[in-house]
Amino acid sequence: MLLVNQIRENYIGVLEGLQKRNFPNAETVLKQALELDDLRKSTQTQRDQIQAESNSISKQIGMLMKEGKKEEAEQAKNRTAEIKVQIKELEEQNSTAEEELKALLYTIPNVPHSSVPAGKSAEDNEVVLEHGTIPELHADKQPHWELIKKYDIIDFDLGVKITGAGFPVYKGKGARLQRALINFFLDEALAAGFTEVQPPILVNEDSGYGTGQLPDKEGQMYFATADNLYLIPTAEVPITNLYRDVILSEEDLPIRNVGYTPCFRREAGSWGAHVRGLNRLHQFDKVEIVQITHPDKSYEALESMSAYVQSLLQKLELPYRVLRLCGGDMGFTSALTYDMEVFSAAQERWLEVSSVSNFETYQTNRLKLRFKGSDKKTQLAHSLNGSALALPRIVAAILENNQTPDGIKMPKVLQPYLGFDKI
RNA sequence: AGAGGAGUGGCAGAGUGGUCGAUUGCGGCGGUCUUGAAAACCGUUGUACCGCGAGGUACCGGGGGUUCGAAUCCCUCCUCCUCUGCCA
Repeated sequence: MLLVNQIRENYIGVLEGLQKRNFPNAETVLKQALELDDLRKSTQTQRDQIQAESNSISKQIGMLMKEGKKEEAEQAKNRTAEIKVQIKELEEQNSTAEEELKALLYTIPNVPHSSVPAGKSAEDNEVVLEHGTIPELHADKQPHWELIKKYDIIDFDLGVKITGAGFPVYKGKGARLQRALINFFLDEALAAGFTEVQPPILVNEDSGYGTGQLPDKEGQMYFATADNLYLIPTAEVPITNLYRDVILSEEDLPIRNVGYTPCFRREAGSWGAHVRGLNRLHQFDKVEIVQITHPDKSYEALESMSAYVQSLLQKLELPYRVLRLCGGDMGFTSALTYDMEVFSAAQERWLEVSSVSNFETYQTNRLKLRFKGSDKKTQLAHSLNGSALALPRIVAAILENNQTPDGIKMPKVLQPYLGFDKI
């Protein structure tokens, strides 16, 4: 969430940023936040003063009791009765103001970076670059949802039987392709200097709030009611929360982690014509990279993460493009997001396979993720993450783009992992 | 899952109702001494909020309560340890 001081000190900048996102009633909301903060401060000042008085009376009573002056002590007690009532009242006002402020701040999205284009929807995203050539396929080309049946490598019906729609079963070479991609992505990340972590895939409520899935996207996560745990929608949640309530030292930065996890998304109400087959699932696999950086270095880190993700796509020989998301299409918590899309030659459309974002202090403020610099001051770090990569659409693109009448060719880099070169 | 025990500052570990943000040791930082280092000695050593400042308030696993006053008493939740049970 935004810092109140950020709103106070850079009111115009924050306001303009929110307008770039088409955030409704930005001005009203920001003013309300400042008012609630003022109320929070003034009630705390009063409360603290009265509390100080109460504390000193209590000390006096202690002294009097020790000296055996019981009557005087009793008198002093009478005075505290009144104070107690006042403290309780002020305390309530203070905590109400604080809670309302927090609730309000939760509803305000991050302020976009200056380079983020204005815009309302995906159509206004800026194409930063395109890479690779779109393959010319034979006349009988098929979309991946036909190919997986033809070669019997991914079975949606079987998934329906044991779980439900959107939970495919990978079989034979399909399963091996999944495993090869996961290992390839992890090995590449290790070579690029990331540290591998294997986090839990169920998280508690605090973690959900820490990275911003709660309260914003509550309905999108599966929830284990008996234990109050959420199934993670992305490894970003557990990996970033590793550093919740942590004060790092400056030399620990940057922290660069990579993790593979399955991801679970309810995707309530988001099914439509373009989400057949692997395009949208309730459970899918993803390798995620997460960085915690010094505030001065986060955009540098973002560029390097973008370059890293592109290197994966290049090695997989997939044609891709990079988008800079516009204000209206960007995620709630992000300040700048690059989407990587691969071209799916049978569907003849671009598929998002990665999203690389800088959250600046939006997450770290919630997480209380700080670092202590050489000046011994603690300040919020910046957090970033990106998919590197999400499997299903990569699989879709590999299957579709590499199909031939004699089978589906596997990218060279995967062959050592696969143990075969063709499906 | 049941029974018992325990959770205190970076770590170890005192403190069982009042002057305790908390004895002490280790570690860290600064200094004295030294050519330098070690040792010794001296000093210092958390976080957040409020306040222009002096300073104040809060925090002893989390939350709630009793009391003029809680690290200390009560309730509740969480976590860890031991034993029993179950189990990959």
